Amino acid sequence: MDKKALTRYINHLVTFSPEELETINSYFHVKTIPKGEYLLRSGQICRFEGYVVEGCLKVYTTNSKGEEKILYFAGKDWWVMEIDSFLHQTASELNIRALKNSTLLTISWTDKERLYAQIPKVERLFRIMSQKAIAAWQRRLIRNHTMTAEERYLHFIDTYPTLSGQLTNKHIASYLGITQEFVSVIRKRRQLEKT
Amino acid sequence: MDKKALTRYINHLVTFSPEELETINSYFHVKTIPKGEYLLRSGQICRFEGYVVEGCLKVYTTNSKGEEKILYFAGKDWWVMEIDSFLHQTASELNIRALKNSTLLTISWTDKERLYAQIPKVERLFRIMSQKAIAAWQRRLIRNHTMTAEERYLHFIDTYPTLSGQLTNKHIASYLGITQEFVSVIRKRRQLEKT
DNA sequence: CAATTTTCTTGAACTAGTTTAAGAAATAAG
DNA sequence: CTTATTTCTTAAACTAGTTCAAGAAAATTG
Repeated sequence: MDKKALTRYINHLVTFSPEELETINSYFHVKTIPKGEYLLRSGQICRFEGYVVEGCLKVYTTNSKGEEKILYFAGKDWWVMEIDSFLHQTASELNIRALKNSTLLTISWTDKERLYAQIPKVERLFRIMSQKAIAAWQRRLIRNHTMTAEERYLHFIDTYPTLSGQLTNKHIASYLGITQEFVSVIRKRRQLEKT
Repeated sequence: MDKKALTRYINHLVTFSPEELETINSYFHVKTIPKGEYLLRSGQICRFEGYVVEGCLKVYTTNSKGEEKILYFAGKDWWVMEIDSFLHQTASELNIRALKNSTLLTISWTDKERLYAQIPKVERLFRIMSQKAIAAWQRRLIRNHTMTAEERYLHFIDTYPTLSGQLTNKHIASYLGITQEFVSVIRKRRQLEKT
């Protein structure tokens, strides 16, 4: 298992020396997780942060009726964790589960603190990553407040064609905050418009 | 104008020496902004990041019909900026406007880069702040997908009693992604339930 | 404090999206 | 390949929240 994708990802945001990259890589461990298995269950403490090399996972809440609401999908080159639980090392509110056989590069909370201490520039890396993430979450919230369900559906499949091709409509519906049935209606509507 | 609140805020997250705090403070400049005035208009580049000492501002989008959708309020001890525009120094999609006479401590983009270079531990500070912010945006998104308008309204006024007391129902409605009229219905409903 | 503007409330008509149900299609499992 | 399970589609009934309109209350302005 090579860590080229991770190295490329990191070096794209902050420039590190080959030695530094080597050190960073050494803290990450390969973890494979078969389709359907949990990476984290609500109630557990999220002790790792993971970079997705291959596969796809869902991060979601479950309500009292057992219905899932998907917060986000982590496909290739995404980071996955329960950030609140990881940051404070407290019980997770969310579940993380593999939608396909997946390969991650994970770093534990303690190792990450060590890495920050050893190479302070890693703070910069994660500061930049986090600020980009904030901007993305804000844009998503704005889309939820300004676009109809149909517009959000089209935006999603247009923006993430590869990812959305691997997902069921049920998953996409859950992510968009609408019902599976309504996704069917939208798809039907689109199909008729094309004629 | 003293910078005690900012110092307290910063030192609560990451410990700095008095000299470091002095240096950090020296990069921030006082800016007062009267009620109703813009701090930033969409299309402009967000060249500063601000810490709210006193007052309240709204960060919002405007659609083609001139309707506002409020992304967030920045009250006392909040940070305010258009993060995407600030980060990449590109045109802002959002507007920022004072809801009351406000006092900010602002730092320019260039000074912030200087500060990161001069005191690398500041990267850690903003890394931690940003990660907490991600968790907060995620929780807000989950609330939007799992709670009714009434539940979100009650959650908001319970969670931010001081802030919400300073806002009009119209503002709260815009923030929650519902109509002003429906807020009235919710309030009426609550009032009847109390009897 | 009088005039003007904005916000708040109320109600009736409406609609985007949900719920329920049931059959068809696709996937997964033995 | 057959059976079981999950997903997808369709349609009808429903509802949470919107839209429109108009008057009352509150806040702002001169």
